[in-house]
Amino acid sequence: MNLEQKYEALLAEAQRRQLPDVAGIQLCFQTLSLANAIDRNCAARLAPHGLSEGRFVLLFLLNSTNEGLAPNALAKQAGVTRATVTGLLDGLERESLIERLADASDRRALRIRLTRKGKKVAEKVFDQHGRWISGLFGNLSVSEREQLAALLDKVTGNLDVTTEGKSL
Amino acid sequence: MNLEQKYEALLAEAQRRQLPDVAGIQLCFQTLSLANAIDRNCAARLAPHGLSEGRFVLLFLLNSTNEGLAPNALAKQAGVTRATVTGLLDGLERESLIERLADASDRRALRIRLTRKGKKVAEKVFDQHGRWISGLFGNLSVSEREQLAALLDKVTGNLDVTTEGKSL
DNA sequence: CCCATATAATTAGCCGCCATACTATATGGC
DNA sequence: GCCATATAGTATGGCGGCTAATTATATGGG
Repeated sequence: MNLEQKYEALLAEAQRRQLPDVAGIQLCFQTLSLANAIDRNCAARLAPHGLSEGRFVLLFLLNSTNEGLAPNALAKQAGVTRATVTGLLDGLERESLIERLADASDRRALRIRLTRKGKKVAEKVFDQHGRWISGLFGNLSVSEREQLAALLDKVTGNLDVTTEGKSL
Repeated sequence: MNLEQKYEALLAEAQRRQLPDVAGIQLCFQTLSLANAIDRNCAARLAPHGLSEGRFVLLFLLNSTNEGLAPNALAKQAGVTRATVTGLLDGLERESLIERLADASDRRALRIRLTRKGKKVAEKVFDQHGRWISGLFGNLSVSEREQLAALLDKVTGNLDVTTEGKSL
């Protein structure tokens, strides 16, 4: 089953208290544990390249345009705040993976562009990463995938919409 | 489908590049998006009580013992480092939910105990939280749950064990 | 008995995320 | 043309996680 430590403890307590639907709780913890494990795994794979998941997303967003993007646009596409983008760009700039260029037509704005090194790293990591992620769910059959997708969707519907909206 | 912004972007790029098994990648992102949504939802529910998920776990661990626990033990059971526990305890102490007591037999050690307020909050939040979590997966039938659990397990097996070990 | 080593908690410093507040610049209405 | 308002990027400070270093105390071997 492989739950994280904290969830084992929470689950045991839920059982002790005879909460309704302990099985559902367990399933929730299983889902969260899997996602956390994937995230940790992902972070460990990116770290050797000087990347975090956040930095990686920016790098790849930049890699898919030729003329560069404004921090503004990066924030929107990455689903984080502009302030967070500033921090991530600081890191990427320190590693010489991106450069901040002044925007010719708007003196408030910047254009972020990959350096040659940045492009190289982006290509390399994107490929490697894609193969890794594919592998994660690669041993599921087509029907298993459909099942899983449908089940996850069904659960997603139960979430509180008010908080979900924040991610947009 | 409801993927997070960043995953939409990554997925589009994966398609553009015709990576193998885009469907698997999509499934991965769906899983991660669901987990993140649950986490955000959880955080939003705990925040009004002055709690984060980390603080909540400690609170509940403390609530299930009468004599209190050492930070040491809390770290092990919560699956985080002692340093992190120190920080979480600082927050809980600021909110007067716990108190740090000297250990009689070992002058290096502490015994962390819930205050009356802490006990009250713990009980209240634990109940509320349990019901919420149950609800999340509550609309799945028994066979759907079994399916989901089996599928998640199957995916978990694909993860890199070396990095997973960190959580223990 | 003393000293090396282990352990308990904390501190300091880094990262990534957030919200909020600030500065500089655009832009639209009058 | 000017001023209110909006927008771009950043600074600040908080949170929670980490590692590594520090300080205090136990403990075991010689």
